[in-house]
Amino acid sequence: MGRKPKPGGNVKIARIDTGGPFDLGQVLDSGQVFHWETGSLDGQPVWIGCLGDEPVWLAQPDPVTVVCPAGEAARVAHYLGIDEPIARLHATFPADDAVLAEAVAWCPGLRLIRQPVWECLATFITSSLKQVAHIRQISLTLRRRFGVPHQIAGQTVFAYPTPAALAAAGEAELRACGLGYRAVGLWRTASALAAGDADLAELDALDDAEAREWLMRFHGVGEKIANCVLLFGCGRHGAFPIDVWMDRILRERYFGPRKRKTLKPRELQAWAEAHFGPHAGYAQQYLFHFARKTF
DNA sequence: GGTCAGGTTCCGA
DNA sequence: TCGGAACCTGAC
Repeated sequence: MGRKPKPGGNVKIARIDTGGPFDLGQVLDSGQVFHWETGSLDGQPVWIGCLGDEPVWLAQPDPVTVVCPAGEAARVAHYLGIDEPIARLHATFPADDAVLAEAVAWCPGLRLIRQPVWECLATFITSSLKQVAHIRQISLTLRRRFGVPHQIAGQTVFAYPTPAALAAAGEAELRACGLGYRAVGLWRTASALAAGDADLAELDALDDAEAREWLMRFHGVGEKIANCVLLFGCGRHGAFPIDVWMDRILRERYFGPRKRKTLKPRELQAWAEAHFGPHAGYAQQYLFHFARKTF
């Protein structure tokens, strides 16, 4: 399948021109996905994980190149948002916003990942009131116990478990993976999808507000998690998740001492969506990453 | 050992 | 409609 080993046993690779600043390590560690692991291939450091159900390795040999297994370039570029018209997105940001400009300049190689909707929904259900390290641990545990194993670069990686697999596991089994009270939401959501009571494809026909409401029917999915799914899983750039980090940086950097104390969450949400524009979610990612790494 | 973490739900006013 | 408590668990 076009993956002929070269003399010496080297794997055939594809090179992707990122067309501008790109930072693979930051993209994979910016709180969007939680399962990529480091490894090595032919002595070179690589990231190893799954794009949906397919195992891949990724590496960045220089600032404007990403390499991956031959034949995977298109899928990888799509997943990593490399094919996004990034300059055009930036052009929609508010021109006089020095805070956002600072955040973009701090990490210009950041991108929004396009991840599978189910994987995104399930992962963020397990993220509530958890630190990133723990979300990661839960995600890997679920994959190892209920996901399909794949071999890549001499390591075993696991696809995210299907709704049917998690439904069959039962709530008690999920709880045993360290999920705590989040097990209820994950299990009920997986069960509903596995039974056909709901279908994530229904999201396609809905506008942003309707899609948000649709997602919030699931137990354990509130406004913040619904917005994460819309942004990271559905590519809806208008969605603007406000978590504690975003709440912190928005209040501190955009409002005076009095206003920042009295502003209600709903008002902050509405202000952010209007202020940052049609690609507010993209702006959110720069600000979030900036806040998390520098506060 | 206490506190806190990328939220949501439930309950009472 | 709104504020506050409760919720599992692991890391510092």
